[in-house]
Amino acid sequence: MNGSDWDWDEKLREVGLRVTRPRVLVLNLLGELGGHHTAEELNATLVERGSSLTRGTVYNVLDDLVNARLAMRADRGPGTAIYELADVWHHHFVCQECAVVIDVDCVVGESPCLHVEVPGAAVDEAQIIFRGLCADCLAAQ
Amino acid sequence: MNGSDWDWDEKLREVGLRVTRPRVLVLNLLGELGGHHTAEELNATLVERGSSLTRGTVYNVLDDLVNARLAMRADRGPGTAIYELADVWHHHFVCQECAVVIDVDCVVGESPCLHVEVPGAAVDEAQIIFRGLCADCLAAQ
DNA sequence: GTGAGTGCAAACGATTTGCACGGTG
DNA sequence: CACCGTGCAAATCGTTTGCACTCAC
Repeated sequence: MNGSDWDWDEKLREVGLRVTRPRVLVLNLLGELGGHHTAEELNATLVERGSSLTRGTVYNVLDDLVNARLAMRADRGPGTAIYELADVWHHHFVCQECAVVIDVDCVVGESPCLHVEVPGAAVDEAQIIFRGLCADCLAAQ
Repeated sequence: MNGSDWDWDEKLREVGLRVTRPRVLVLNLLGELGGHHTAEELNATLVERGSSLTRGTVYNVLDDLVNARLAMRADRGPGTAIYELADVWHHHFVCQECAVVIDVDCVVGESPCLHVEVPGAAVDEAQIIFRGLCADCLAAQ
């Protein structure tokens, strides 16, 4: 899949967001890179490529995208959220030793993939973080 | 359950940590309050009660306890980790509107309560965060 | 034209760190 | 008595915010 050619313009309009350069840049980058990335990584990559955006804008854009459900945010510890496109949603395994993040397919395949009863509340998402030791760290023990 | 009277001294030694005042204070407080709390809340409560500790120490202690598996940390968003005793571990429902956190019993009841295959890795914990709207925010819509 | 979104820089707040002192084992 | 852990304060770092300007609609 070549994420760069995706029709983000239409998707943005669909959710009521204006089509702007930073938003399309971030979406294209997420699609191109695949997987999960920190705001800082995305910003750095875009700046490297000569796109002039600022950290603040990247955070704004990511926030908008998450609110619009075009992207998802996962928190993997203090101060390091990772973002990815909503259409490649899955869960994460985080190594307790080296903090590497490995994608894990949704256990059930539905969204939310787990069903719970929270009296009176509407549950519409389940985010799962698995922790343990990755293969490398296990070998290094 | 009266958490204040728990035998934390022994538990601490069991996991190879020295028995110190801040550690026992934090453990007792977690046991007494029950549920989940931020490092800041714990620190504030302890200071209010006249125990002289500092923010830094509370963070250190919580880190040690989490590493020793006496406590668990859950990340519910940028910059606000919550902590609770390991023996009352469960999952969390976070309201997307008001950010209230509601405890959710483990869906399956084992630890890890979900089993996944991560090639070569050892998965030993599954942390689940459910998101949606809590009863109050749902009613306020 | 109008308001949403950007760019920039400064503010913020949670968490971490360095170092000297004190208590535990 | 050796070291781990504390206390204190300052540094760090991800993230948020205020404001003037620009562009999408």
